[in-house]
Amino acid sequence: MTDEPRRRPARSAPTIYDVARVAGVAPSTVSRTFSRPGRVNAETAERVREAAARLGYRTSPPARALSTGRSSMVALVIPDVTNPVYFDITRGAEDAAAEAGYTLLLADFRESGRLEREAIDRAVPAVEGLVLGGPRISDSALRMAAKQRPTVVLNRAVPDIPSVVIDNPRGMRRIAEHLGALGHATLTYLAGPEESWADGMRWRSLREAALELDLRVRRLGPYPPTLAGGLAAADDLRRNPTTAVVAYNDLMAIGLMHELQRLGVSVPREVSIVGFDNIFGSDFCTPPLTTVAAPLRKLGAAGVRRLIGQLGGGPVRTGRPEVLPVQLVVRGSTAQRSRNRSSPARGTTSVSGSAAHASGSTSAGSR
Amino acid sequence: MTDEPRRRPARSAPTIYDVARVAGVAPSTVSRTFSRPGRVNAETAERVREAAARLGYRTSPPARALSTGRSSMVALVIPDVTNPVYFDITRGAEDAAAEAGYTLLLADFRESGRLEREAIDRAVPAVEGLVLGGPRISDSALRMAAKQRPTVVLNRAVPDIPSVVIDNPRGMRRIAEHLGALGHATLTYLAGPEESWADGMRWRSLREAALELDLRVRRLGPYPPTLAGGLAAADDLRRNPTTAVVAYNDLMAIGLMHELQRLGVSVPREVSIVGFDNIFGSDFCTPPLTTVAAPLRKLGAAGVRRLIGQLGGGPVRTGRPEVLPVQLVVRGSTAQRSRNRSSPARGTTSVSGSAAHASGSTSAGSR
DNA sequence: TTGAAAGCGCTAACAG
DNA sequence: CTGTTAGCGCTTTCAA
Repeated sequence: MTDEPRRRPARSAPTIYDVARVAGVAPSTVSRTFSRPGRVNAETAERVREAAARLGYRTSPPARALSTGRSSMVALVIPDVTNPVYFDITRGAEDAAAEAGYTLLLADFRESGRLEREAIDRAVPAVEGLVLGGPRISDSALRMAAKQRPTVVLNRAVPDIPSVVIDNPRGMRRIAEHLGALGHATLTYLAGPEESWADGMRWRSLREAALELDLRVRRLGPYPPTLAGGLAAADDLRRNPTTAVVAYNDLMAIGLMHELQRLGVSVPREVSIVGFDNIFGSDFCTPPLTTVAAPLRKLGAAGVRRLIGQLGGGPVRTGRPEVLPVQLVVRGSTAQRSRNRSSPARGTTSVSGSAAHASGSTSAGSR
Repeated sequence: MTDEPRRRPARSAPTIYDVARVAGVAPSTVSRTFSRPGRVNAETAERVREAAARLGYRTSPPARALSTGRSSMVALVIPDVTNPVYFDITRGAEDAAAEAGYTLLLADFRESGRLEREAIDRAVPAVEGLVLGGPRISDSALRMAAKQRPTVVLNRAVPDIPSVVIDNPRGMRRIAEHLGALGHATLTYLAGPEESWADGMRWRSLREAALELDLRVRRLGPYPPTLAGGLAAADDLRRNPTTAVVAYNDLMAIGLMHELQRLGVSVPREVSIVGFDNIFGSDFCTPPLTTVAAPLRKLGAAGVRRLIGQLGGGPVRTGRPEVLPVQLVVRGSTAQRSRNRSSPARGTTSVSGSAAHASGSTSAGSR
């Protein structure tokens, strides 16, 4: 009949002291048994372990953290959990963290710099280090964070802070080569958000590659890096037609592709479209999207591994960023440039492309 | 020239004591200022806050957790971060947690029951409560977990454990009505994994709805709940043709749709296909998928809110699960049943459907 | 190899 | 309203 508001869970979990009592040893011995086995007699350890098992003892992370200063947690701070680009990054980070015995704290800041700063602030005291995947805040704000806790940045090169990026230049180079080989002489780049480091990088890389390959490039945008962004670009594009479009990312590419088709423009017959990232869905949109496969999972994993390496006293390689290789995936959204470049004869059903589907089907169901 | 291995971060963070000294008050006053403002003189509080700000004081979560038993963290345990169904659930959970001042611990168990149990075990001591989204473990294993920490289950009704589910029966009912209205007399259900509570629920609901509506139903499977699963189902389906297929989820529906089309079967002309969940991508596959929109974001949020409510001493409503409403989204993958039911005349270009596209375009770019 | 004792930073009771 | 005093559960010296 006790109806007092129980503040702590009814029967609080067994502690090191309970185990010690049952095993007939000192608490410190129990502690040692778990934190540094080898420093304790084998038989004693066995007794302790038994007692612990019988009582269902679990070491308390906060207590350990308080006493050692190590919480065994790292935070992953990303712009948007629902953005497919970050799915795989999250997964990779999770994998790497679990593998190293760390727990992952997830913070999502909804593309807002203010929220990002808040998220970092809240995470900092709770974790040993941070992985910032796609930060939207300034370099100096980043450095502030990095001063508080070991930090690794993804998708962006920041001087003085360890970072991991994908090989944007090579990706763009491959795209330019591919499009060039298909006979496209002018490439239109659909720009993503201006605060995005990757956008600047991709645009510059494309321009350079085009220069070397003797192609012309043009830039439209910026647009939001979403389906809607691509959709919005369709209009601008119709006013300034091209035969080849390189979008900042897959989301935009897919949005554009669908809007163009809705407007009666055939892809890839009239316009070839290339994306970037190889996100979920890029293989089953119609036509399947030619894109650059970024090793997103590896990116997340590399970030966390690097961070945990530092925590363990490893080197803090703050020089040039670690670069992960990319790969061009040719699917159905790109094709040989057609003769009649602008204002193409709509309704003409000269379906040339079997190639359009040949490669697309292979990846279907790969997930 | 000190090269001793620094164990703690060089200059350890300021504590409550530092603030107390600077502000000229007792440590407990500092504590009170932050944990229960109002119980402290306004001016004193101001002095404390100033001192804290000047020193850059941050309260230490582990210390607080140790002393209060409350870590302000909840865990979200899901089968697969890279499964689109869980993106939105995760986002919703994140939102709700942040809103309540809680931090979200993310654990992903890669569809493995063993890993799920491990993930739970690791999370339990660190958090105040658990949200299990789509558990694969047995009811009894679930109850074990729930005994250790307040637990809320998503996507599954478990007796004695608070749970939140979506309205599967209504969803299936809507699908049956829709398909029935289009003239389909027999519906084929593509089953998902047998361990999935939702699969059983959906199949039963479809059967009941069909019964009431005087339609016939048939069940094929089980298949993996993935693109590949749907792809695999295509073969079986060709051996036993129907005009209408209801898949366990969108992923399977999309996989099936694409494989069917690759095999030369026209969707929706020859076969109508319906999915479930309304995941990212279901609006831009071809044709856009008719599906049941599950309020995934709300589901995640509801789970966390409910959990946090309990933590705060709220009621533990363990009776019947909280049910979230669903909505049928009609897009291009379903159409009027064509006259020539089986072995349809391929190559015939009697495109009937303008309806097939009318609704599909509206949702394009909605993300 | 083990035990005893002193904290980690914070909160919560109890006096004043 | 504020100061004092015990701990929370664990790790870590320091002796034994």
